Amino acid sequence: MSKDKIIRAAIEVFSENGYHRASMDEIALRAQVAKGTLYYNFPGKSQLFKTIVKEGFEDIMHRTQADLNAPLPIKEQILRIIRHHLDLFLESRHFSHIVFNELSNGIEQDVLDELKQLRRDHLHFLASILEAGKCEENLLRDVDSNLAAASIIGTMESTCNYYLSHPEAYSRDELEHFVFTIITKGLFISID
Amino acid sequence: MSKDKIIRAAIEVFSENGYHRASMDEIALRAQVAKGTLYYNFPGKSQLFKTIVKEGFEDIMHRTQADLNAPLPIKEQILRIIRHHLDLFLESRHFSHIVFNELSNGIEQDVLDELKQLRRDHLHFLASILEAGKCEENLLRDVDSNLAAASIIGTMESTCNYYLSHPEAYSRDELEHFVFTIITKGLFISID
DNA sequence: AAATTTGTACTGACCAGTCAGATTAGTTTT
DNA sequence: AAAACTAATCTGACTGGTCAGTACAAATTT
Repeated sequence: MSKDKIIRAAIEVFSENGYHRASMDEIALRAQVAKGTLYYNFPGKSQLFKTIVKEGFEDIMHRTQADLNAPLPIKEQILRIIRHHLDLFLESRHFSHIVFNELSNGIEQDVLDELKQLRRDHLHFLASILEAGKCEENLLRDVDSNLAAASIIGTMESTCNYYLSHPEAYSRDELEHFVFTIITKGLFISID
Repeated sequence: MSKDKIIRAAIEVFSENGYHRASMDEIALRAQVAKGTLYYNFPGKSQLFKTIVKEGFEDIMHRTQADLNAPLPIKEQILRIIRHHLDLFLESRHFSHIVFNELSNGIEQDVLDELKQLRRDHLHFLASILEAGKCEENLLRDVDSNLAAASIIGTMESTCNYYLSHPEAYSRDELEHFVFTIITKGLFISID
């Protein structure tokens, strides 16, 4: 079965080039498979892309979920969410940029809608963890959990980009610590 | 001079389509100008794109700077930074997505480098405001200002996207208030 | 008269998607 | 066990379309 080879190659090529610049020829070449095989296994470029994004989201959600099964204080839960997501962002920067950001124009509307839904699902996954924590402990500020989740994702993405273009400036642990601090405690010193 | 017409049209077309899907023919059409005029005024597509991104950054930086000239408490400064940037993100979502995110592959390396530099400059602009605030008031946590600036940008982008796809859920003021709260105070209730 | 703009037509490159035929693997017949 | 058959899988040359960039003679603007 060539499907796996194709997916592996497609992840590479989409990650390196983004959706539009990734060509089916390049993916076929990289997968050591004829172009026709791509179209035998997937109806088209955008469906192939969707498959990959879907797997990306499922992977990060499963990895995170698996680590949160035991009952943990919300503080520790947030730390682990950050840790797992930083893993993804740092290990495969381009891939995760695509997964989280690239809802590229020029994809058929129905596939685009599915991609948007996947993003929403992931956001709600994080939001529901926060929401649960809000009920069980009196530690979380009463803000909208979806916005809070969006803000966590945005912070991670943006700081990872900076981190990756200044590799000498910080360690991975410092980055993790920074993200945790800024997300949980904010910029201001607590003594108001 | 057709330059202005071209730039206005190019902003529209790039914003609607992103870099790759924006075509020079479409830009010419929209600017009511012959294609040749595009190439008379700009050496090529990527230089035109660069010009626009540059103006976008300059615009937001000038608008923000102008509003911070009077000496203001850092709290107010951060609020205004957020306000101006939300203006940009909300008024021209796609344009700002391009300006802040699209460092598209498939642009000549030298132009790409210039774009990256523009992003860095903008980040340092925000970071230096935070840095100055850190010295003058004892209100800001001692974290790296560049990471802090990156985190502000990331939070704004991510929450704006969510906001824009759920237009009924919040008002613009609520969004602004949320971003300010999350950035300055974080998720946790201050009483540790 | 110099700079700018127009319009049209053209080139060369790239690329998503197609398709008729080749190959492989699995099954049935002899 | 070999031969014949079948369906799934794979191949790669080819098609049609798009688009950046060019050419240039004529018109318009400054």
